[in-house]
Amino acid sequence: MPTVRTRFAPSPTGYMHIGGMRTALFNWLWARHNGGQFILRIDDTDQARNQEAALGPILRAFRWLGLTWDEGPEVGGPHAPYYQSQRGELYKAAAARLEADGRAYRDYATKDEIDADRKQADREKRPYINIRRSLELSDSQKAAYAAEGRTWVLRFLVPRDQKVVLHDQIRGTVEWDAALLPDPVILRGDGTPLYNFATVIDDAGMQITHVVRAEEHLSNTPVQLLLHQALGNVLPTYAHVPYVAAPGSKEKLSKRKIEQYRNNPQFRKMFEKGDEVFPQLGLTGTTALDPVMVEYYERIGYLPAAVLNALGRIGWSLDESTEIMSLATLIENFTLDRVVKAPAGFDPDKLYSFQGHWMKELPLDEKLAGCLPYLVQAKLIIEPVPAEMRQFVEAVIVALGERLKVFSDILAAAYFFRDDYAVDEKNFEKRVRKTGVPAHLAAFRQQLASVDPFTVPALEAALQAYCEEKGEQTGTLIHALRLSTTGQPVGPGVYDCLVLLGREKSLARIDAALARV
RNA sequence: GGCCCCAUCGUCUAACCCGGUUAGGACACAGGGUUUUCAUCCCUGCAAUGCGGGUUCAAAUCCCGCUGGGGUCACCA
Repeated sequence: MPTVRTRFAPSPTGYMHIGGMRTALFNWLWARHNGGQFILRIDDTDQARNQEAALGPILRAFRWLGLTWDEGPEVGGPHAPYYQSQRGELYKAAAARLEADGRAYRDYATKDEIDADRKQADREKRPYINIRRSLELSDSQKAAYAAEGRTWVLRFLVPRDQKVVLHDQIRGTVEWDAALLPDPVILRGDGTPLYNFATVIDDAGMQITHVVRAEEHLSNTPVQLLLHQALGNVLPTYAHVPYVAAPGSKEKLSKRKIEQYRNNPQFRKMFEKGDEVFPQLGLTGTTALDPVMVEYYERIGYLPAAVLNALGRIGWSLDESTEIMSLATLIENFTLDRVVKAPAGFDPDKLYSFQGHWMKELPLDEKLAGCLPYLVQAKLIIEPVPAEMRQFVEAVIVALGERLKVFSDILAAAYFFRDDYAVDEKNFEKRVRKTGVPAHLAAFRQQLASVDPFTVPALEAALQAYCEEKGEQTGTLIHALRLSTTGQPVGPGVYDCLVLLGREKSLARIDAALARV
């Protein structure tokens, strides 16, 4: 058995699609599971755009998730270059070989001609295939075309007398009638290759053993199989995984439909989180992040472990009950035969639940390291962060406990870092501006001034003693205290809040709250 | 429309290959308990084999048809 080699071949689009990431993960997992290699190859046969900028976010996503590539951009490898735009000679040579063998032909047909043929086929309700008029051309006609500078494309001559059979690792045996396949263009008028052709050359040249890709490529497969056959290549094993669908649907998750997704009930919360967080980070306008992009989750403060776990469970399962899986568990157990055939909807709720789990597992120092950049970027603290501030942030994180689901949740505790924090007016009305409450608050405030030490147990004892003496519910004061010192109806334990704020600031905030009653 | 793929709770899935389970788990949702907030945690509940034939003692499971959903039909990838 040769070493397993898989590849992921993104086109530099300027962002990494979450569905594409899942496909990449499956490739990566299969390679790692077998101790093989994972290759990153850039499909930029069509690009005239700024490649560096468009590729950056894609590599960033792989790095963020920790999916290393053995060969590809930046790391090179024995089959370099890994950019299709730099492999032109290889394609031209292969194309020339096909042409010499009579397996490809120069097609002089114009766009209009082909369009007309297509319409005609449509009218006659028969499938369109090329009429191949160029094959009939005499040498003098060809010479005449050449003289007038007429361009041609190179088409693969589909052998129409056979059936193409694919033994797909996931879908089983799929069969096509080659007689129904149009002759694909393999070289454009300018001599550059098309995806379908370049892929075949590269998969063979880079000795890819397993082509694991999304099922939308299934219909490209017969042509690729024929091309491999014509070139005398050893066939790779194919595995077409289902595409990732929009939440709650069977439709392919697509960036073009992003505006529709805002109204998707399962997606809505994810959009809202971004709307809430990104402005605070100064990430607006041109950055245009959305939940189809991997970067969206990174920026909100999701953990790679959570995203990986969620992606690994879309269309794949380990057994009848395992849900929580680390990357190591995924590597150990991943096999293609357990990939589900039906498309699966991306489930933001489930991702959030995985996130809760992995965040809970994260050591405190890593939580701190994850949260600090958010506070800095939101200008709640300044860099370099002094040691005392780091300690303070750490204490806030401890107080937040499992309320901190994603790193950006630290921003909800902004009131620990600034005095002009937002006040929830509705709850202030309900918990503070209420008969009898201001008086109790004022009275307890006096006790607060002398509670010593200013610690959670001491504060709790003081409050309980006060309430017992006055015959008041502790909840009354707890809520009033929380609203007046943090402005929020929810948050860490109120004694934790007071201690974190410190005596001085607590008293000042209570005074301010009393003043605005 | 042609070609191709797919079909179990609202969602992600297990069981299907090698027919016999009270059709299991998780998320979400609902209710209860703990925490005088919220989050966590614990318990309980809700909830599925698209339809029709066939094979068989027995079908989610095998076969056929239908219906439904989806993908793809470029000098895009």
